[in-house]
Amino acid sequence: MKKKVTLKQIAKELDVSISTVSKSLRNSPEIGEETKEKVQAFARLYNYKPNNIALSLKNRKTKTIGVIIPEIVHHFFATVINGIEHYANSFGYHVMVCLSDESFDKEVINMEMLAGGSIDGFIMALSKETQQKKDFHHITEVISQGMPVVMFDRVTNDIFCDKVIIDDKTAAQDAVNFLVYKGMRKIGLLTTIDYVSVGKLRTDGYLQALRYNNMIVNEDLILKIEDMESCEQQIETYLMAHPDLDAVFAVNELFAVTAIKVANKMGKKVPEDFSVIGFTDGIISKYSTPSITTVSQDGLEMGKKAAKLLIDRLENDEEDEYYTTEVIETYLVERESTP
Amino acid sequence: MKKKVTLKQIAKELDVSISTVSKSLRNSPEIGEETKEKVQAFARLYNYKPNNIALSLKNRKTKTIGVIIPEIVHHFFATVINGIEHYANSFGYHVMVCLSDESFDKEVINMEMLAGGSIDGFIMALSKETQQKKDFHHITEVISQGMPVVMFDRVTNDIFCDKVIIDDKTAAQDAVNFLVYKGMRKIGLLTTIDYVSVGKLRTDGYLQALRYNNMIVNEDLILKIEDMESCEQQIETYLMAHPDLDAVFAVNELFAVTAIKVANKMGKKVPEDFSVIGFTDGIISKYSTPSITTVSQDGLEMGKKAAKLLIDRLENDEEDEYYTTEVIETYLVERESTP
DNA sequence: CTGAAAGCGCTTACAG
DNA sequence: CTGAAAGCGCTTACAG
Repeated sequence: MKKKVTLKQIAKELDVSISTVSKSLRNSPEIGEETKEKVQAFARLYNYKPNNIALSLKNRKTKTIGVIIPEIVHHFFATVINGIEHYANSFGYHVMVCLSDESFDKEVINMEMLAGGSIDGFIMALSKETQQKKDFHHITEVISQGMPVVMFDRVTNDIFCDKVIIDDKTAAQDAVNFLVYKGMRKIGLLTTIDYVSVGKLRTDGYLQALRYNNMIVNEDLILKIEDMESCEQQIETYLMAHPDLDAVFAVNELFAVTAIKVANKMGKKVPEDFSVIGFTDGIISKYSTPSITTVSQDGLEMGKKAAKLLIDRLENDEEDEYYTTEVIETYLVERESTP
Repeated sequence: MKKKVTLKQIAKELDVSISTVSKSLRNSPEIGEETKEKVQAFARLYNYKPNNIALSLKNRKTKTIGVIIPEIVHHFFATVINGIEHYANSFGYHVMVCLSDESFDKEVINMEMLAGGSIDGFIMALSKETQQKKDFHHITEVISQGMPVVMFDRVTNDIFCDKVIIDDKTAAQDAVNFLVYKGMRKIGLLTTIDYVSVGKLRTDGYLQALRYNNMIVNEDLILKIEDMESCEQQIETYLMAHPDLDAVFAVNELFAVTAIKVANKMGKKVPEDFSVIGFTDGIISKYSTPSITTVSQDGLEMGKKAAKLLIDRLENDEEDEYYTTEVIETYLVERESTP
């Protein structure tokens, strides 16, 4: 086992000072050609690589980004990380991933751990619990220490920082308008509990679209699903109670695919008897039979934009007090679950 | 903006030495009660947190694990990361994620970057290209520097290190045996190119099962799909060419769901006319209609085991030359795509 | 052209 | 009981 070689060892071996070795390897004009070549050859031979940790300590920057998300076994979040990783990597940054599991406490602990010098800045999506508690002290804390934070998807107005979002409300509105345009009159909504910011916004979009089209809003047609486990059960009860529904708009893939499954079970054919539109263009929508018409939500782009905002801020020392909110375009991906 | 406070600042403020502050905060018996309390109170007030980077440099360990995988927008790999992250976190370790995008060069670059002191050890699955080239110098290099590596899923016999795998061959065999048991006589195989280790093993299992059941092996019934993009096209041509096929065994979810889609298009009913078994119990198999019978592959468990092997090795200084290969149990999840 | 010194933020063996 | 010193691995302003 040949341990990693350090400047000190090279210096000793070559009988020069550490400074000389360091400068030679950075090709400083201060050092004589001959010495430089000798040192460089030796370093190459021993495969010298500077120690990142020492550099981080010296430069007071780690060139790594901390990412905190609610879960990773989730197509959208995985896609966002993919975008972050690729952008970050091309700028020499690394990515540290922490999962909050939708828990406030885990989110706080993870932030504090990472904020202890391990990273230069954060990219994050809030956990459900955090959105519910509306307690953002951990984020304010980190920002006040001068560490930039970029929020995406699940954001809050209570924090001033860069953000990357989609226009959830308009996207939902467009989806519902599309159903209306296709002749649907009775349109239901499968959504989450209100404290999930995006769920709330998508619900607002649904309501707005109905009003815009002069359709009656019937609160009974809005199903708020809290527990993912019993989602099929709840959707079944709901569809039974509203047999004359023409279509549903679901705020995520899971609700959409489950709605189709339940409809099938009840003998309704999709899209002939019943239409479904989902949200987030993931793997389920694509491979489901019938495949699902859905609102695209470009996670890759969101990840890249978030990484760009963060890195731009990190590389510009001037403290810019103006924060940006990037809105990523969405569009409807028409597939088989709508006529 | 209140910058993070350091020992030095506290020392100055309180007019004691840095050593005294450090010892007080670590509650050393060396220091007088009064001083300790004073320092601790002050530290609490200013929310002092030790700098991770400085600690890493001092202790020569970063308490972070480097994970290198081919892609992250992939249910199985995301699940493995999930397992790693949770186990690692409970032992105070962080996780750095790098993507190789199935590219040899990216895998090498990422390893070298991370090996430069950023992490204590690696958990990795080989990229396709690396498996094809059979060039593992970057891994040998890192191991010879004393940095432990744990490989999972896509491993190689050419490297001595801890490994976490499933018994791909036996699992495939079991799946095919199940089809035979259900009365299928003509069973096809949808697999990948041979250099992908797991694809090869699953192919071997398929062949073994046929032989075991005294069934004729027809090479024409084995479709090796290289390009994911044209996968539907290829499967269609294949199924057209073999209209009398009773079933196919697919080595991944994507091939399985696509086979069902194509079969449907050709007017075959699944599972009445045609059965499908997939590999990897992911989201597609679960939500597809019909849902897909599949070989489970417990990514969460694999991730946890891999993290355990790595952390055990990191925490035990004694250089253990005995490497473990953990084989995770698989089983068949029966669903709707088989009778 | 080369090297000693200071410093990034911390810990710890040792001296007083 | 407290503190100066050395050291983790590096860089760089400064002296010679």
